Amino acid sequence: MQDGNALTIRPHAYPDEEKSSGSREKGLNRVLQILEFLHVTQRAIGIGDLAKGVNAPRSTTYTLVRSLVDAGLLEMAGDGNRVYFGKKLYLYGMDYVRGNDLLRRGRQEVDNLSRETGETSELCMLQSGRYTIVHSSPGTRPFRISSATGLQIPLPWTASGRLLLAGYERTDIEGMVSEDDLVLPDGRKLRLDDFIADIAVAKSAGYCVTSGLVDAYTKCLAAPVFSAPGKVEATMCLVVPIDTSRERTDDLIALLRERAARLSITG
Amino acid sequence: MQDGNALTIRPHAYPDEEKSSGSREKGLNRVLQILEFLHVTQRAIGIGDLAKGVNAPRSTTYTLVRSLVDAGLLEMAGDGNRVYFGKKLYLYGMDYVRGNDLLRRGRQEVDNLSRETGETSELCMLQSGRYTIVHSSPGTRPFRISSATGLQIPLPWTASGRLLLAGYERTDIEGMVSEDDLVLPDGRKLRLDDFIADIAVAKSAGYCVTSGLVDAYTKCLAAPVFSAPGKVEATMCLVVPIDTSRERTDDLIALLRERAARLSITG
DNA sequence: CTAGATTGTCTCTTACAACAGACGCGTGTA
DNA sequence: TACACGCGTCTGTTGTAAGAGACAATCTAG
Repeated sequence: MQDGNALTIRPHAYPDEEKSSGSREKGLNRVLQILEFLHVTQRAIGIGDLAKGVNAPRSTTYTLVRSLVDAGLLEMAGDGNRVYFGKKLYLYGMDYVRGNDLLRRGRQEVDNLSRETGETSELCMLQSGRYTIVHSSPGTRPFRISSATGLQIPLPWTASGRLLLAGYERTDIEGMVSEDDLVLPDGRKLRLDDFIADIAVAKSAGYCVTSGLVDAYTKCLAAPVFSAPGKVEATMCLVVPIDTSRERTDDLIALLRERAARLSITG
Repeated sequence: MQDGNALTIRPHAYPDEEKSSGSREKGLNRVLQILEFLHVTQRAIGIGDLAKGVNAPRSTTYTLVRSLVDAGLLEMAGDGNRVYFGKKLYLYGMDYVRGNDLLRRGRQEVDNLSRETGETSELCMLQSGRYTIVHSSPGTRPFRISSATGLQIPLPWTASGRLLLAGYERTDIEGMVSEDDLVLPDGRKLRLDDFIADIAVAKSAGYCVTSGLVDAYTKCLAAPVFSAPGKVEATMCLVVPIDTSRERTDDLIALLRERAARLSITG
């Protein structure tokens, strides 16, 4: 575990909740933490470590993991005493895709877009108040920008974040954005008011571009996907080198907006 | 709900367990039943109906659903008071795919195969003792054979089932196959001994063909995917019209076996 | 309008699940 | 050999979550 000691789960990441691991935790919550922990570790893990990771008693963890393995939500990994996600979760995930037109078509469009442009393309959504990359397609550049699907990134770091929050009130936004979220990876601190202003601009422009926010070498182009007039359900975005020419950037934005509009439910 | 009244969940489908809905059920089990119920219904459902469906108290169901929705495993469906699978399950499912070479490559191969042959192609696995279609690709025939991903079908009804059980002892097989499973859709009853004999034949042949088992119009060609020498981890199969010529069938089997072998880990 | 069904919330009780901790086992290492 | 460590299982105890049921609000029908 080279990177793995700071991986403590904050159960819901909402500002109000406290507990995290008060003495006697409900089994279901423990399970939710286990799943989330596996999601961030992205690899099979021993049950003992898992117990440590979610800060749960060993005995409890064994019991829960057994249940989950029996149910097929988790599977014992090849070498024997490690667990990871199981087939059942895959099947449920496919059910979700099947029942969700937007996601199904969005994945398609993202794949098309990255194939046509050669750039990394992503479909992003709000996931319980956090920005989430729901699907991404790598593009053909030699140095592909790594951004794992399901990764959760602070909203203010992204162009998509500015679009996704378009419909929300200031108070809602304050609830979703912590102080930490306003600190960019390079250490710069964003002012909340500036961020909210960005959101308004992005909303009226119908797209958003950010340069060098997440890292110094890329800029991020995003366009909104609407589920109803005014309601931003998702965004499509392109991650391009920061020195992409003005002209090409404009072309890409136009293309992106067209595709995002095609995805939108113009009810 | 045209088809939906016999949808009572048998929690694990193992022959030994009894309970199902003894007085005070553990919350986690209820959750597992809820997920499974949603999986078989394949649509959003009201919480009241959900409680009925899994035979759980209404109050409990409300509490659990709330937890699951907060966690993102479930989502309230568009119209307001229905629930279905949520984004989190999709993300976990993608994690599973990412961590599972066989599945990732298998999906690819299946898609290729159905594109090349025009026939419906599937990747199948054992899922806690039951036959499961893990991925399927429709093919180009006018009347596509419907077979939802994640569908669980009795092992004896399928060619894949005969291959998947290749490594198992008679007692194991008896544990996985109920009396009901031996009754084919058309009413014919298979003898367990015949089924076990089929398995042995399939094992030594390295492929399996069944005609008119699930329905009268198709035959099913299957080839094993090995995770270790002798250990069948999955099968690839093709569902073709029952009147497919002997010659073409042989060609398809050869192709299928080649692709399945390519998937196998020849450790 | 009333009668019945359904939905979402709340309260109180008690059966039981989460937990602490002990146990035996295999493994490494000093 | 002895010691330390991690694994997996199995107890007994007790805090608490599952459940029964009451409640108001909202539909639907007749």
